[in-house]
Amino acid sequence: MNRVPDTTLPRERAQLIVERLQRDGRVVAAELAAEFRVSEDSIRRDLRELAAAGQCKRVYGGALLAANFAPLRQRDAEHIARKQALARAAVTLVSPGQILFIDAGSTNTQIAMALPERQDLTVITNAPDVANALLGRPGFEVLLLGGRLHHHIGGTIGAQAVAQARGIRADLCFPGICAVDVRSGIWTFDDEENLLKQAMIEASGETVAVATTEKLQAAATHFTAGIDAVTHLVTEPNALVDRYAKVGLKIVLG
Amino acid sequence: MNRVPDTTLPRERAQLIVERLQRDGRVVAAELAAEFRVSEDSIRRDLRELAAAGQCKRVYGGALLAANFAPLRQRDAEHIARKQALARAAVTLVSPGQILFIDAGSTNTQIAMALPERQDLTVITNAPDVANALLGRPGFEVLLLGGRLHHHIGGTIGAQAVAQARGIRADLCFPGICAVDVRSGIWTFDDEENLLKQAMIEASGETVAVATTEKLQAAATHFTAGIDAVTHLVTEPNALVDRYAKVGLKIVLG
DNA sequence: TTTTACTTTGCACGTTTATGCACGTTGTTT
DNA sequence: AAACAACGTGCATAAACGTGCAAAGTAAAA
Repeated sequence: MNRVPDTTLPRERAQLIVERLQRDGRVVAAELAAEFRVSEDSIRRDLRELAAAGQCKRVYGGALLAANFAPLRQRDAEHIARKQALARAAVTLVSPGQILFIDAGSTNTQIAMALPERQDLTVITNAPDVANALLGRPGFEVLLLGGRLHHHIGGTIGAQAVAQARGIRADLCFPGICAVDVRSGIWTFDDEENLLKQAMIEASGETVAVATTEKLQAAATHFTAGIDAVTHLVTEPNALVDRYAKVGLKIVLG
Repeated sequence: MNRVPDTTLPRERAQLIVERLQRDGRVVAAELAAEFRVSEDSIRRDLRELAAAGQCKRVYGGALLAANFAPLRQRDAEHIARKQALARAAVTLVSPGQILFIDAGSTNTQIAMALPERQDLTVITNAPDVANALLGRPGFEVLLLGGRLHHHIGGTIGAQAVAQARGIRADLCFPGICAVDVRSGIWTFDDEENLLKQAMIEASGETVAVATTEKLQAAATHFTAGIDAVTHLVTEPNALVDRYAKVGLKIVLG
């Protein structure tokens, strides 16, 4: 659990609440009161202000992250924790000064949040969510891929974005993973999304597949890249990873 | 904890406060007063000066690290109610089916939030915040302008974004307003930001200036557009708008 | 050295902000 | 319906704040 200064300034407290909100997607008034050592009344006042500012949505017992600020679909709190664990593992593959492609997707948004500050990283992304996660944090250069924003995907796709991506050389690529198979590789659902992922992967030295267990045996409609194009697999401890290790992938468990 | 000399020069003290600020992200007035052995009044004076110089943000009880490192997020929380009122007034100018340029800025994010759903609107923006405000809401087509993301502005700027904007025709433009003057028109602080605003305005049929009262008599460094390029002015009821009406602007009060 | 102009400081006073508590209301659970 | 937790509001208190002012300190001019 994060340390809290013994004397917390009122406005500082509000700021910390926002951070927790962005991290967990939810806050409980009673917990915050205990943590900051103030009455629940004060916490409620803070939440009221934040809600008025559109930063959160008040609910009975606490508050939830506002839909406008919420990364894609943060519905399931349990999945969030799993994705955060994967993200923490994934960012260990990143070295200072590197150039990264980060595709749209809720897992990748968590990766962006988990990236270390002040390491001179350059992030190229098609997702406003990822951009927002890095906005204002020190030590990041962010490049946004332009184009039509696809609602379901949560990022831009299309010729514009693909052309822009082709003009870049990156060290690492984190494509959003719909499905992975040991033999056939990475698959995607949407055609245009697929083209952008392919461009990203081709423009990168190494490709990291970050996938929860259920993505590992899943299937999708469009072929994105062969398994030989993937250099690392980041997944959960309970996954069957031996077969992936055998075909040359470096395994990282979150 | 760092030792402090028994006699500290005033300017030296300010410097040390900045260092603590950069290290901890926050300072408490009472702590500083004890440490430097001066009254809290003096500390407050220091903090006032530092805040005026943009080095920190004053809060009740002390100060927090300047908006340089946490730019848009904090500005978002300021004057929210006023900006929301302006936004509600601004969106009355929008008709179904229109194509809109929405520039980066905390007021414009509120405008995006206030836009009516299911009206087949197309929004072109350089701000991830604006994109996020519209993501997932029905009846919006969103186009993101690609390029390097500028932290302080909260949106992309540069040749990439300008070129993309030039290839579009829009009905309405909401440029982020730094300063407006009755005779000389719209002014902006950053050079590259300015170029993008100009491209947006030129690519639009009508231009709407949305500005709080204090922006109306303010000044900035770069000339963006003459007052004749502005078709509407959305501002607050207590503003002196007669002179703007006289030069042909349609006035909307929030 | 003395004089003068300027800066820095602490204090008094009135104002604003933050907080906790009491009390009545609303929402949730059983 | 009853029981309970969370909520909003009004209120009193204390801390922090801004301002004006006079004293103390400092630096350059006389």
